[in-house]
Amino acid sequence: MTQPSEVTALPRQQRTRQRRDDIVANAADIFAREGYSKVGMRDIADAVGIKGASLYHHFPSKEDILFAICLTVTQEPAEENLPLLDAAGTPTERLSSLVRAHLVHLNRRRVEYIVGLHELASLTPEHRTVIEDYRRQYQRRVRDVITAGMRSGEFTVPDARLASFALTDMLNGISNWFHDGGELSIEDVADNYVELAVHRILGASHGN
Amino acid sequence: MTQPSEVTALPRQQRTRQRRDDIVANAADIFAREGYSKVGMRDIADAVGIKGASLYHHFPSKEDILFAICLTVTQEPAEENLPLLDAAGTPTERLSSLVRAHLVHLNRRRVEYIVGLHELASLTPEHRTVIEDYRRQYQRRVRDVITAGMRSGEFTVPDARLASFALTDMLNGISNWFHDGGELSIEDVADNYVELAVHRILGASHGN
DNA sequence: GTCTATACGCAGATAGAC
DNA sequence: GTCTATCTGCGTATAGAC
Repeated sequence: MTQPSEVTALPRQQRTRQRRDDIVANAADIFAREGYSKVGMRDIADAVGIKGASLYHHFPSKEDILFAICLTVTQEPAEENLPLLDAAGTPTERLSSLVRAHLVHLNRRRVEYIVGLHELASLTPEHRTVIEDYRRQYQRRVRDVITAGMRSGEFTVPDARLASFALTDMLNGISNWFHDGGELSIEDVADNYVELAVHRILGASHGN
Repeated sequence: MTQPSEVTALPRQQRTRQRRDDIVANAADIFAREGYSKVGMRDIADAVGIKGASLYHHFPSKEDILFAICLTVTQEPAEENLPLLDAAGTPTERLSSLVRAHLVHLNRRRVEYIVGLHELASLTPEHRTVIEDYRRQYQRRVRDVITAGMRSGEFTVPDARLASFALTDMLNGISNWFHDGGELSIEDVADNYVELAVHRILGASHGN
């Protein structure tokens, strides 16, 4: 009882998704270089290899493309990285995992981070709220694990809230100066930043 | 032999400067809230209390207003804060002074920092180069004082360049979440960040 | 799903009087 | 130095054929 309509339905959707992803990826690239407002729909279409009007089959507006980019740097880390904070291990171990995962993701989606961190003002108020909620959630969980580490005596820091801001600002700032292909790999930077952030700022001993 | 043309010349220039500063200050405010591209010349003019066309007596273009804003968050810190690194004292003392001065300036020009850190892409290539040169200069001097502290044995850090990025990203990130009138004053945050950045990240003992 | 052709509103900028 | 009036082009978005 195979149903032809079903077996072909999935591949067809996947093809559409790929074109969608292709648009988002190309748009992120150009937005990061030129800035959202300077880039026209025709520029994005050119990069993808279609005409401007065809974009509207995939996205209702230019702003929705930007929204999709912003989601990949807020929703994705929230869903993929935050579970690491619920895993087994000490706060030191769990936060170190999060830092590493965050930097791997940031490197994989580097241009998206640049856009997502700089073009928030171009979102509609509704979309901006969604993005800011994801960011607040992430920030909150980082702060919570720092607080947990303070209670367990692993971390010694004057103010958990300030420390959580210092940490996330350090991490996200990397998108502005790191480039693949330099002396250091992203894993090198991650090693360094785990040392600076978790051990030095928070005061975790290397035994934890 | 008083010369009327001269005694009135300076006040007249000052009045013009004040109107100029007024435009820049109002523009920074609106740009920070709404985003550079969404704000029209008429919006800026409304806030100042003049008509749109009158702005062009003071600035040749909207982009030049943005450039002026970006200069206040790059040129001003470079000229006002960097001399602190040439003063007497240990690297620990000099870098601590810089951090405090930086945060006081960031608080005084908070909306300008938000704009200057997010709207770089809207500058002409020529203007962007100027701004980026100031930022590179600042970054370089921070890195140099860290290197000096490593040589003197005060600082123990794996990589001076990475540490300098971590430091400046931490500091500038504050503009995104700090608001005057909260629990902590900017001086409280400065105390906290000197501890986190200079003493913990860089490893300076409190005796230095 | 992509195309050609086009609508159309808005925002930056100018002209020239006062 | 500020005004009124206006231009002009650009860029998002739509209509409708293929």
